[in-house]
Formats: sequence, C-alpha cells, structure tokens
Amino acid sequence: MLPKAYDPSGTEDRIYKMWEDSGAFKPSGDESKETFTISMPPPNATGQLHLGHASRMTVEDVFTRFARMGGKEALWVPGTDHAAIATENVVIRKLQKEGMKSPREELGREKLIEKIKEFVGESQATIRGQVRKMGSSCDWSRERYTMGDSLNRCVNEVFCKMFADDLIYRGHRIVNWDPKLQTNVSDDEVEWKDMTDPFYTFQYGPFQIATVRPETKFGDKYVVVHPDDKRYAEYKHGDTFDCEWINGSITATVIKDEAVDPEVGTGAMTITPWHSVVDNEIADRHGLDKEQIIDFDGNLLPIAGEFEGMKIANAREKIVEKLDKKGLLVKTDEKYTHTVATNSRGGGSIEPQIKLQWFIDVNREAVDWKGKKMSLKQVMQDTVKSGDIKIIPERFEKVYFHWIDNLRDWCISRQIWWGHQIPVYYKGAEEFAGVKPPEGDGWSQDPDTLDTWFSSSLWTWSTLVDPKLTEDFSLTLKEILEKSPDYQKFHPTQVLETAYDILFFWVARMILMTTYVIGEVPFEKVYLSGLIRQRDGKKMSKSNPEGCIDPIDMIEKYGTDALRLSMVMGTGAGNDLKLYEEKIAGYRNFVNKLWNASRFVLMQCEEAGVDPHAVASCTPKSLADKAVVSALQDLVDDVSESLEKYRLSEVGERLYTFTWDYYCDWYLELSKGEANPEVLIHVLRTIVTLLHPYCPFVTEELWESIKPKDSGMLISEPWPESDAKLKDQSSQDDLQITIDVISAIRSLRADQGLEPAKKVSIIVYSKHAKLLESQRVHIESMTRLENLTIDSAAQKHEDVASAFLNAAEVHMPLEGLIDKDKELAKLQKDRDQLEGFIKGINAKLGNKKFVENAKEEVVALEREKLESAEGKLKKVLERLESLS
RNA sequence: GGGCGCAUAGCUCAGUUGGUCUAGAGCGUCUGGUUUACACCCAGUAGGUCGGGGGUUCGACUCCCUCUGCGCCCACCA
Repeated sequence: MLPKAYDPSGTEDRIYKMWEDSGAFKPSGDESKETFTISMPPPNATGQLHLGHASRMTVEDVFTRFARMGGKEALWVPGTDHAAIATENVVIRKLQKEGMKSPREELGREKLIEKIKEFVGESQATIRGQVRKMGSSCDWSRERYTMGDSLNRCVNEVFCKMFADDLIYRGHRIVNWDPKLQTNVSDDEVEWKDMTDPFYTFQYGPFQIATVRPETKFGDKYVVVHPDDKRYAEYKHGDTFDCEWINGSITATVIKDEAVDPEVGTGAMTITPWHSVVDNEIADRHGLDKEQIIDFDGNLLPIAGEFEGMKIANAREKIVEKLDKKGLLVKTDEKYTHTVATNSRGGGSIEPQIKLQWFIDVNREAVDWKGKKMSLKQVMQDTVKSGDIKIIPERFEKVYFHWIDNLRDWCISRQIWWGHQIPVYYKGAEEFAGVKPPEGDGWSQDPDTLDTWFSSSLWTWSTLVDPKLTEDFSLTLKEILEKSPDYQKFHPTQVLETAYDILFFWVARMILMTTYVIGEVPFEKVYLSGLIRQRDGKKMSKSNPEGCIDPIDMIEKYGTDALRLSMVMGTGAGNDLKLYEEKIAGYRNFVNKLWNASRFVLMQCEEAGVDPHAVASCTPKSLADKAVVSALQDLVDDVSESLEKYRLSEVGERLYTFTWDYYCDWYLELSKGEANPEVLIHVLRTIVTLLHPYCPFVTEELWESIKPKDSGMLISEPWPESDAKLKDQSSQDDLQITIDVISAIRSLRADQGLEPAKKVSIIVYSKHAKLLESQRVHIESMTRLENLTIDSAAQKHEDVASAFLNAAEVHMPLEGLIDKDKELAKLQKDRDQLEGFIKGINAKLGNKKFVENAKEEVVALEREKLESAEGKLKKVLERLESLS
C-alpha cells in the first residue's frame, strides 16, 4: 500500500537514477523511427542554475518526453557553455577577493586559464546535478562543452573556412571598448543606461557647441553643422577659422553634414572620431583626421597637455574650470539626461576606441544558398521568410528581421584569455590561418580569443560530431560530418527552445553559422519562452532576495513535479511568467491529489479482489462509467492535439481540471457507492500517462502500482490514443437521464419531508455539466420537476449514488413545469441567434477561398456545426409552436 | 524616433481562425462540512459594464480604428 502522502524527496533521485541507468534517455537505435532532436541551450558554467534554466529544462523535457512516448527517436543533447567574458570576470574577482591584486599580471595566461578551468569544472559538476534534479531526460552520454576539444576543432575549421572565403577580415574599426575589463564587446552586449550629467555649452570661435564630455574635446578641430541650417548659411563647407580653445589657439574647419540635427543644442557640434561611432562615420565621409585622446585604460594622452595621464572623470571638472576662466563657458545645464553605454557582461562603462580587430562580414555575397550566392544577412532573412524555420510565437519574426536590417559586421575578437584562441599565426609580416599551428619556428598565435557566441553558434551540429574524428587532422570538416552517424541521423534538430532575450545573441547566430557552414538550417522551429519574473513583475535577481526564488529550495520544499507544473501553467510562448511560492505550493497539492486518488483506486481494487496489474481492458457498465470513459477519449485527443501545437499551458490546465474536478471529485465520489475497478484503473492509467511529461516523477512512481502486467517504465510507454467506440458510447440522452435522476431523488426526498440530498445533486450539476460542455443541462429544468416516479427512495448519499449508477432505465416527464413567457422570450432569442449563426456558416462554406484554403477537418467541423445548429433550430421552432 | 507586447474577479492568469463564454481557473475572502483516498481535503458564497470610446456583424473578451496607462526591444543622444 502506498504511504498516506507523497514524499518527493524520497522518490525523485531514486527514479532519476533508475531512468538514467536503464538507458531510457538514449535513443533506441531503431532506424525506422522518425527522429526528434533538441539541443539544450548550454547553461553558463559560472555557478548555479536559476529559475530561468529550470524553466528551459522543463519545457524541453516536456517536448522530449512527449516525442519519446509518441514513438519518436528522441534525443536531447545536454551541455555547458564556457561563457568567456562572464567566466573570466567571475574568476578574476574571486581571486581578487582572496587577496590577489591583479590576477592577470600575477598569474599570466596559462596559470589563469588553469584557475578558470578548475572553477569551470566545479561549476559543471553542480550544474549537472541540478539539471538532473529537474528530471531532465537528456542523453548524458552525449554531453558537450563549448570549450571541449571536439568543439574547438569545429570552431577553428569554421574560422579558417570563413577566412578563406573572405567572410572574416581584420581591420581598424571603432569598437565598444571596456577599459575596466580590457576587452571590447559586441554591439548586442552593450547596455544603455539613463544618466543625468551636466551639459556644458562652450564658445568655439563664432560657434557655440554643447557637450557632456569636455574631456574628449582636445583634438576637436572640426565644427559640423547641417547643410540646410540657415543660422550657419554664411559659412561654407571647408571654411577655416582660428579660435581659442582648451590648450591655446587652434585652427578649426567647418564641415557640413546631414547627420547633425539642427534641433539639438545649438545645431553645431565638434566631433571626436576616435571615440564616437557617429563622429567616426562623419569623419569617414569627409576624410577627416582621427586622433586618439583617451588611452585603453581610460586616461588622457599627451594631446591633453597639462591634463595628460588623468582619469577622464577627474579631468572633466578641471577642464570646465579652465574654459570658464578663459570666458568660453556659456552655460551649464545641470539636469541633462542622456544614455551611457555600459558593458552588460559585468564590466564598466564603454569607451568607444578604434582598434585592430577581427570581424565577420555580413554583407559580402559569398554564401551558397539555394543555388545562389547570398550574404550572411540575406541567408538569415531567407530561412525565416521562406518558412524553413518557424518562430513561435510568430510576432518575433518581425523582431528578428528588424535586427538583421540593423546588423553591422560582427566583431568576434576579444582581448581576454578565456575562450577559443584565434587560429591565426604571425611571423614578421607573414600571416597564417589554420586549424593547426604552421610548421617551423618563430610563429606566434594571435593573442585574442573569440566571442563566446562564435562557438555557441555551432552548437546544434558541433555537438553531434563524433569527437574521435575531430582528433584526426587528415580529415576535412566535410568528411568529419559525413562520417559522424549522430550528425547524419539527428541534424537538423526539430525545435530550439530558449528565452526570447537571446534571440539575437544565439538563435540568429546559429542560423547564420549553420546555414553557411553546412548548408542546412540548425532547427525547424524556434519556440521562444518568456522570462520568469517576480510577483511584482521585476526580473529575478539576487539583489532583490524577497521575490527571488531558488529552484533547488523549491524542489526540496515542494518537489520537482510541483515546480515544473508551476512554470508551465499560466503562460504561453513569448509571454513572461510571474512566479511565487504559493503557486508552486498549489501544484504540490495537485501532485498530492493525484497520489491520493491512486491510493483510493488501489483500495477499491483490493476491496473488490481485483489485481490492478491484471486489468487489461475496461468495460463501462453504468452511465457514470460511460460518461467518464467517453470524456477521457476527448481528453486524450485534446491533449495530443494541443501538445503538437506547443500549447503547454492549455494542456496542463485541461489535465488538471479533468483529474481533479472530474475524475476525483465526481467519478471517485460516485465510486464510493458502487465501484467499477476496471474503469477506475483504466482512467487512472491514462491520466498518469498523459501527465508524465509534466510531472515525470510522481507519475513514474504511481505507474509501478497500476501498470499492466507486461509494461516497463512509464517513461518508455507509448502515448495513449483515443478509442472512437468508447467515445460514442455515452450519448447526450444518457446524461440527460442521469441528471434527471438526481433531480427526481431530490424532489422525492422533499415530498417525504427529508433534508434535500444537496451534496450529490450539486456535484452532478456543477462539475459534470461544466466539463462536458456539449452535454450541458440547465438548472431550471432541474428545480421545477414535479410528480416524479422512481423505484427506489434515496435515504442517504450512498443511495443517491447507487440510484444514479443504475439509472439507465429511468425516464422523466418534463412537461408542464415552465414559466411560459420567459421560455417564449428565450426561445425567440435562441431562434434569432441560431438563424444568424446558420447564415454565417453558410456564408463561410459558400466562400470558395475558405473551402479551398482551410484544412479538411476544419471544413468538416463547420459542416458539423451547421448540422447541429439546424437540428437545434428545428427543436426550437417546434417548441415555439407547441407553446403558442 | 521606429517596433512589439500587455490591460479580464482582491492577487496571478486562461479564454487561438468571432458563435453553448449573458466570461472561467488557482490563490485569497466568507459560510458549512472528519461519510471508504486526500485538511496539501470536500461543498458552497461573494466578487467582473472583459482599460475608455467608436466601428464591422444576426452575434465581439475575440476583428478594425482611436484614446489612456504600464512593460519590453531596437536606434540615437553633441
């Protein structure tokens, strides 16, 4: 016998181990099966799993389990990400906390990397444990790491291929430099923050110019105005003038450029091409000089004269003071708000700099795609436009296209040590790109490493490559792919699940890289989840501990199944989810309910002397049996259909309601009168199976007690299918009778002066009717029944239930009980509605476009609706006639 | 500046090609309940002009327009 309450902590680890040891997570190797692959978005190996990860794992596990039970060859590939900048930063800070002042200098490259590897190893172990805690049915034998050797080979191969195709180039470009972390970051990693700073207006010869950054103004010798600005019409492009400036007199040149907005400030500005993207573009257009003012540590260079070597923040005030003394400060606006670029990867503020860096050219038409030469941008657009890749929800396709439109060349080099080192080697003026270092002495490798997203962007296929083959340098990448069975079998993957906040970072770049490298899409569908938020709608973060939830705490307290349910319910694709403890507790209750329902069913079996494992088929006897079995068939159909469409929340809710309200509160209650163990077991088995992808642990545990004789683990069970015969068994008339019986009993009791049998009659009305929408019964007809005859008088609830269960033969007169005027008005309204409805559907079916474009089932459904409406209308008309 | 999303009961949300939704769930409120599972339970009660306004339609929470309030993304900021 099962214990009284379900205890997740004593169950989950044991079950997970059983699954893993049995090999249930691995594809079966059956060649006839359709494959279903998901790549796990690799969590950063920088510490702990958070709720966002837990949500990823849950959704992906639901997909995987559903596919596996649905008879597919399901593979979910797990892994971790080396998270270049973030990880290096975490380790450096950790070392600093331990007392090391500047770990990079003190340790040097090799030793720091060793330290990082150590840390990553620990993190990975933690993460592996936590991914298991979530019940993830991923194939651990295929686990990969973005910094693994086989992935490194793929990264180098791809780099060299792009280099050979001139899609990768090295050049002096303006980049987002972070002086604190001493590296640049990509445009997408820049976070703009609102700041309030003083806004100074200075006299600059005959012009007035405004700035928040006087410390960049040393090199300014151009003043730019809009060509159509009438205020400055007297000056021509190229005019020069002398003026007094910070460190003495300079000669300035007038530049006319449309980038200037005449509405802002005075409509005139000076430019700093070396330290501003826009200024740099202006300078490029007119061939102007560029000078570096600030060094890579954020200090002023000799051009600043007396201010040389000062930190910019310190210099600012002093420069303003000096200009004020010279009488050049016109005014100061203290409350000016603007946005400042910061490094979202835990760094400081961004100081644009011109640097020699590696870039991927997104505009060069050098990619073979569908028989044409296209640019990386064009291919990215085509995959989604053509429908090769579908994004769910669809609205994100627009966001995706917009991002591509604004995309500039992707800067892939970083000045940190943790990452894939750029496979380019130099010797004097010679340059060599290769997966292996060149022969001979004197070569040194480019010290920079690649953007972490470079390796992630190869994730779907590089994880499927056979690692052994990557050790053989005589093979080309193409040959490696051809000889890798997993890649051949499991790529492209079916669905990529991730949160929408990394659509650009990761999803778009996987599309970019995979289409280019192997000529196929990385995945067929992208399912974008929302973010998990606190109850107040804010992002979960450790800085706000009150609303921040740790998944592991919740698992300990409520069990993994409850946590999983709480993250799947009440949200759709692309929508954020507010999560809080009460919600998780609510689903813990549900899991416990399921547990107790099973206990009850097993008790019933024991009482009836039925071995639950021996139950092979089910024969519904009473009306209630028929009703529950019939409803179960609808449930199976609805759940399967909605899961195919990724409507996880809808499915969850449907299962929840069916299990609790219908099966437990209605059918199990009735079974207390007279039970049909076969039906009880059959329905329970189906429910437990359908719930398995959502709450795998409790269902697997229950399965052990209720499974048929020859079955194995639930994880490997086939998905239920509906039985059309069972579905038809229960007709609307049958249910009408059941309701009437209850009403009859109620009236009878009233006649005999007994208390009304309130409880049961209400159960039947409110729950039963609600769940079987098509078989709804109006309460009016129940309350007005009179003059009834029935064989057995009900004295107790048990009798009511028993009468109900045996009620197939009872019929009731319904006539003479109605308020005529009300009924008439209602009938007339019904008639008008139905006539309109029929007209509407006829119009739809008469529409050629609709009939041609809609699926057959949809058209059939419309026809069905029409028929039923016509039938109803007929009844309404008859009734109207008989009344009047 | 460009784009996207949200607004439904006190709170968190379902409601997917407009039609048994004159709107549902969970939690919370209040009332009653230990009958053969479950108090992590059962039954019931109160609570909503589906953000405001207009339009299309026989019919609108659902489609269109508009206004208001929140949130997000992108671009830019001298």
